[in-house]
Amino acid sequence: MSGRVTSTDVAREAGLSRATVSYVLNGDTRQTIPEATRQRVLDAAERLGYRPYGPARLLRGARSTLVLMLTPGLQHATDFVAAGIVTQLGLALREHGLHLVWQLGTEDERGASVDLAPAVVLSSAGEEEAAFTDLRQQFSVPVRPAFPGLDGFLAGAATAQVEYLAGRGRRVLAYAAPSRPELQPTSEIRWRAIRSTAERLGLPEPLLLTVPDDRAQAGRELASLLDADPAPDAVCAYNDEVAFAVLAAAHDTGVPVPGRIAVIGVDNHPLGPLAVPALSTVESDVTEFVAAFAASVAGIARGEEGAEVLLPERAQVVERAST
Amino acid sequence: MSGRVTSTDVAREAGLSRATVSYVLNGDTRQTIPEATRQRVLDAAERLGYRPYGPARLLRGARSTLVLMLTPGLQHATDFVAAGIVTQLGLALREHGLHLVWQLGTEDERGASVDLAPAVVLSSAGEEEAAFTDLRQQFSVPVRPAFPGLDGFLAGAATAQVEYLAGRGRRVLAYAAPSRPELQPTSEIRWRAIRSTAERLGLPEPLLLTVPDDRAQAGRELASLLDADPAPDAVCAYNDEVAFAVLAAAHDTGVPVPGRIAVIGVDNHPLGPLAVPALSTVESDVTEFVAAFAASVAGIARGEEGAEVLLPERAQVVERAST
DNA sequence: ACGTGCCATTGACACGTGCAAGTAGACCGC
DNA sequence: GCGGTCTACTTGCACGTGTCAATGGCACGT
Repeated sequence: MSGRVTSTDVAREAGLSRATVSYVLNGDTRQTIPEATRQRVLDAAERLGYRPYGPARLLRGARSTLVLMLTPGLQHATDFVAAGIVTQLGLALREHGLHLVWQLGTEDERGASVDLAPAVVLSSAGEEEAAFTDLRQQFSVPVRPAFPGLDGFLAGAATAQVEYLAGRGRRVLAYAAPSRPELQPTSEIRWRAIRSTAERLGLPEPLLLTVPDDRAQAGRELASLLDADPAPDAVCAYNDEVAFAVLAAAHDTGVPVPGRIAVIGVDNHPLGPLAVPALSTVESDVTEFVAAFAASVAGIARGEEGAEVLLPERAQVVERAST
Repeated sequence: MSGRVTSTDVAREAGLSRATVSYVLNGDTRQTIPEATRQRVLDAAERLGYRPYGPARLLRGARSTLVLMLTPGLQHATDFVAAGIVTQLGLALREHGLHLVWQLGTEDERGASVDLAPAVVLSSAGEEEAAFTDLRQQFSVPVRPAFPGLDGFLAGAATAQVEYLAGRGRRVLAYAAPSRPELQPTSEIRWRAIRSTAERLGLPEPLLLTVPDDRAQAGRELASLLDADPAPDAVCAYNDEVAFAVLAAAHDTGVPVPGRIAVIGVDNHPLGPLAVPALSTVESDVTEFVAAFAASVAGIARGEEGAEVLLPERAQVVERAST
């Protein structure tokens, strides 16, 4: 490379050795450096616009400040809850002097990680043990799940939905599942939590409604669901997007909400308050988790074991007009 | 570090020199290597699980494959259109052997970039010239705008809204602006485009409606807007989220859509089809842009100048029930 | 027998950094 | 006057990699 300013340049400019420059710039307390010399170095560095070259630093053995987050199958634009968590985590990690880097991961994570040399890798693929160990040996760097305790997190929201609806006197529940196949695994978790909570509370077996993408079709399916005996009086949706579809179907077919059925979603989507009627939902406070998780990751980056931190299972209901 | 497998280890394992190992692993065509030796190296590397150490490579002068995207003020969860573009760009760059890394940027971009040593930096702060040159000297790496031609892109959508509504016979337009202060600059661009297009088409001066967060309040403001003389018969919203707010306000106050006013948004939000009534919107096809931009960035990463590529100005209307 | 050309392989350097170990001079106590 | 301590530096190594230039062996033509 042509134009890189190195610490040798700074040393020459200041009329000192490279070691002295390094000591000053890194604030080494074990050395005694007179203020005059210190200023000479600082001035020279400033004048030349010196920036230490990361790769050389790492090569020398410095610990990387990078945390690499890999979320295969999760597009940035898609899951705004995950995106929110990642955003918050990035801020929290910065407090610990770490830098979160979110890579759009498909299969070829190797390439980036070679250049990145991160201190820690957080992978959402880590849930399945096979892919997990595969990653471990690919990186020779600590690999941890990106969303620890995700199953409990997902189930907790569904549990909160059912408990809330039961508390409001609803008895016959339906679960509105998404049709997209890639969501099937997480939907399955919600569905199980809804059934077991219903059973625990002594409610009849919940019904299942897979909501198609087509709006008119969704209306027909909702109508036929309401013909069941006993007819459902409440719908727990997989998330707020599915809940929007249910609300649209109800509106189109003239089903009063919450008069005939109550509808509740999950995630507290920003558009929820603007639905017709305004959508009740369920939300988990992740600020505590994010702070603890960031601290744990920082520990791992320093070579420690890192406490196990899990996403919250408890979820709060945000009550609006649809229930 | 203790456990790192280096090419020296591989060489020892294979009973060859490090140079030979390097030639084999990098597929250097200028060397003649007998198949037997080649296999010996490959086997040894495989057996030891060798992965080249990126920082050392970079130090030696290799070009980084990383493209760093900095979007201060843009949270991952917030702007799903930008997120979609970034997602697509990441995929496209991979075709060129580059890896896009999206950093949640606030002010402290330095830290990460030191560790990252990217080949190119794409910054959305680049629009203002001051911050731009500041970044340039911070990185000593090519810095380019993350969303080139953004102003034209934003204005184009607004122009398409007005042209479409005029074509459908609407004459008195209102612009629904967001209330969030950080959106004011971009909103201003849309607003200007709407007024100038209306003027060009011979429509009366459009009205301005700043949509408050509170739903009831929004209803009142819409009602009073409709009292104007001449009364508006169409609303161009800043984006689909604002359009949702307008639809909610119209529904709450009993204003028929599209009977009395037509409503059109921007962005083709995934929930748009589920609005009441389904939301018409405007969408720009960015696939062509993304492909060209990725190629340009790849050129810059190779040290070339890089062709100037701009976001599309043309936008297509997605017609639904609200117009 | 000997230069010539080819093949397979290797020794050595450079990249920029952090830091351990060394050194030259000044000052001090006896 | 001499060993010892302190200050203010510098010399030099190591990190892991890619690659130039050199080397030694072998076959071939004369």
